[in-house]
Amino acid sequence: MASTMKDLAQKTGLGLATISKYFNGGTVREKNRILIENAVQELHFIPNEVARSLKTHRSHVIGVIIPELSNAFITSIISAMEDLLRRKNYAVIVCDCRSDARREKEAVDFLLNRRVDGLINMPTDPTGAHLKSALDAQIPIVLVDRHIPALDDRVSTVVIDNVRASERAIQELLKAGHRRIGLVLGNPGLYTTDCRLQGYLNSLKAAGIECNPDYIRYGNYTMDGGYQAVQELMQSERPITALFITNFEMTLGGMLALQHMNIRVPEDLSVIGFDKLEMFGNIFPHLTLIHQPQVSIGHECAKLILDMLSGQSSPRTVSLSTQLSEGTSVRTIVPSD
Amino acid sequence: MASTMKDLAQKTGLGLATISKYFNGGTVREKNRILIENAVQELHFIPNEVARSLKTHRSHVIGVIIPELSNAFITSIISAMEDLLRRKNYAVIVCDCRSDARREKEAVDFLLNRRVDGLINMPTDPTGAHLKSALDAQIPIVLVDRHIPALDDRVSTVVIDNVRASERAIQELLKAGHRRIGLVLGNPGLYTTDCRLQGYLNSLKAAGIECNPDYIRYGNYTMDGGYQAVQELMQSERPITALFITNFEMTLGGMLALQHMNIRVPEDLSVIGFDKLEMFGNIFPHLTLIHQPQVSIGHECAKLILDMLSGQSSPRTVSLSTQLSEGTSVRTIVPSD
DNA sequence: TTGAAAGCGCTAACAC
DNA sequence: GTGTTAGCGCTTTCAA
Repeated sequence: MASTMKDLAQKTGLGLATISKYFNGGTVREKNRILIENAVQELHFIPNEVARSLKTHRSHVIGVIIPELSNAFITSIISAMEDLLRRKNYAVIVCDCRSDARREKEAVDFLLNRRVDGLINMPTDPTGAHLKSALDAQIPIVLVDRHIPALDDRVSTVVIDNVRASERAIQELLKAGHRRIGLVLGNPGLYTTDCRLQGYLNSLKAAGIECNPDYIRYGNYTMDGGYQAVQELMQSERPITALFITNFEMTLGGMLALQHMNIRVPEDLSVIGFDKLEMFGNIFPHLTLIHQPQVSIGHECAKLILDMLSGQSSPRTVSLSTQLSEGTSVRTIVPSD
Repeated sequence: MASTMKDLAQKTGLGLATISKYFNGGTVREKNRILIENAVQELHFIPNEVARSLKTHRSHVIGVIIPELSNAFITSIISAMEDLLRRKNYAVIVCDCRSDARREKEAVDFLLNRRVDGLINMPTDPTGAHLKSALDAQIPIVLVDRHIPALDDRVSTVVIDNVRASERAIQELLKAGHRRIGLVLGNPGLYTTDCRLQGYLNSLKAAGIECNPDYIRYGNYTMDGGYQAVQELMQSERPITALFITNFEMTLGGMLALQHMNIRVPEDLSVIGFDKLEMFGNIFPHLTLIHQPQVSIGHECAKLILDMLSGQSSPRTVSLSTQLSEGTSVRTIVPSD
C-alpha cells in the first residue's frame, strides 16, 4: 500500500494540514520543510490525485473524443494539446469513437462519469446532440476542426480558415492560367468538405468561370479514395490541367495514382496538395500545398479549455489561418479556353 | 453541482447501501429498482467514479506511455487496446514521451500520482530504469514491441516474432534466386532493429551466403530515412537484386525512391515491405510484405493487463506471429553469382 | 505558521 | 433486502 499524508504526519510529528499546505505551495517553516522532504523520500510518498480530486471537485483530466486515432492529422493535434495540458498537470483521456455517433455519445457519458474537467471533441455527430449531457454538466467544451453553429454560444471552437485556404489554392492555379481545375474533396456533408468546396466555387465564380461538376470528386479523405478520384479525373476526354486535393491522405493517394499513370507534375498536370505532416517528413518536396498548423491547433484547444476552466472566459470561436507553401508543382500555362 | 447517491437516497427514501448495491449489480426489490431508476432520471445522476476509486483503490485507468503518437503503427495498436479496455470500463491516459527517456520517466510518475491501475509501455529507455517507481508501486506493467530481458520476471511483454519474420522474408527472396539482398533497418540499437537484422543474418548464413555490409542501411524507421536508404543502396555499382524494408514508413519512402529512380518492381528489383496499415488502405496492392497483427497486439496488451489486474496471473511474454502476405513484387531469377 | 476536525461521494462490513 | 456507519486520502475552515 502506498503511503499517505497521514503517514507523513506521523513520521514528522506534524499535523495533516501542514503537510497538505507544503504540497500546495503554502509557507512552511524551514525545518519542517526538510522534515517533510525526508519523510517523502523514505516513505516513497506520492500524493494521491484521486483523493485530491474528490475533495476539490477537479479531476485535472480532460476528455478528448475523436473520430479516429489512426489519422496523422488528428494525432499531431492531440500530441500538441496533450503536451501543453500535461505541463499544466492535466491528464488526457482519449476516446476513439470510430466515426460512429453512438460510440461518440457513449464516450461523452463515459468521460462525464470519470468527472473530466473539460471536453475537447472533433465531432462525428454534426448536430452536436451527443454533447447534451456535457452541456448539462456545465463543463467547458472545445470543438476542433468542425463547427456546429447551433452550439456557438455554449462551446468554444477551433477551426482553420477552410474557405479561405481553398480560395487561395484555386486563385494560385487560376493565376497560372489554369481554367480546368479538378477538386478532390473528403466526405460529402462534412464541415471541412463543404467549406473547401465553397472556397473552390468562390474563386471560380470570381474569375467568371463556370464550375464543371465532372471536375469534382469525393475521395472520403482516404488514400484509396484519393487514388481513385485522381485516376477517374484523369481519364476524362478533356482532362483537367490543374488539381487541388484537400487533405493529406488523398494527396498521397493522388500522387501515387499520377505516378502510376505516368502523368508528370507539373509538366502534364499542376497540383496543389494539402497538409505537411511531421511523420511523413519531406515526402513531396516539390509539391505546392496548403499547410494547416496542427501544433497551433492543438495548443489553441488546450489554451481555450484552460482559459474556460480558470477565469470563466466565455465561449469563442478561433479560426487559425493556413499557409500556402510554394513548391514547383504549379506550372504557368496559356489558358486553352 | 451534480447529484449524489445521498440525493438519490433522500429522494427514494431508501438507504445509501441499497442505492450503492443497485449500481454494483446487487439484488434490489423490484419496486425499489423502479424508484431508483426514476430518481436517477430526474436528478440526472451519474455515479462519481472518482469517489468510487478512492474507496476501492481502483482508478479503472490504465496509463499508456509511447515514444510517439504520430506513428500509424502505434496508433493502430492503441486504438485496439483502448477499444477493448473501454468496454471493460477502463479509461486510457496516453502519454507521448517523444522518444525522450526523461519525459518517459516523468510520464511514469505523472501516471502513478494519478493512481493508474496498470501501465502499458512501448519503452524508449532500453534499460527499463524509468519503470522503477511503477515496479515499487506493484502495479501490473505490460511492455509492447520491445523486450527488456532484465524485467522478464516482473512485467509482461507483447512482441512479434521479429527474428522469424525477417528470416522468413529473406528465405522468400533466396528461394526466388536472389543472392544480393539489401536490408533497410530502423534505428540502430533498437530491439526490433536488432531482431530483424538477426533474422536477415540467420537466413543468409543458413544459405551459405556471406553478408555484405554495404547492403545494409539504417533508415531510422522514417519515410525520409527509407527514401534515402533505398536511393543509396541502388547507386552502388553492383546493386542488389532484392530488398527487404523493415517498417511501413520506410517502405513507403523506399517505394517512392524507386519510382523516382525509374526502377521497376519487380522487373528491376524484387521488394518485400513491412506492415499493412488500415489508414493507408491498399497502397501497394502488389507488394509482398510482412504483416504485423496490430489489432491482436493491442488486444493482447489489454488482455494481459486485465488478467494481471484480476487473477494474479504472473508476468509472461507473448510473441505474436507475423504473416507473409504474398504479392507480385518478388521475381524469380537465375542467381548471377 | 500550525493542528484538529469536518467532509468530498462512495463502498462494504455489519446488524437488522 | 435494507439501513447504519466507518472510512478511503485529501483539502480547508477555524481556532490556537
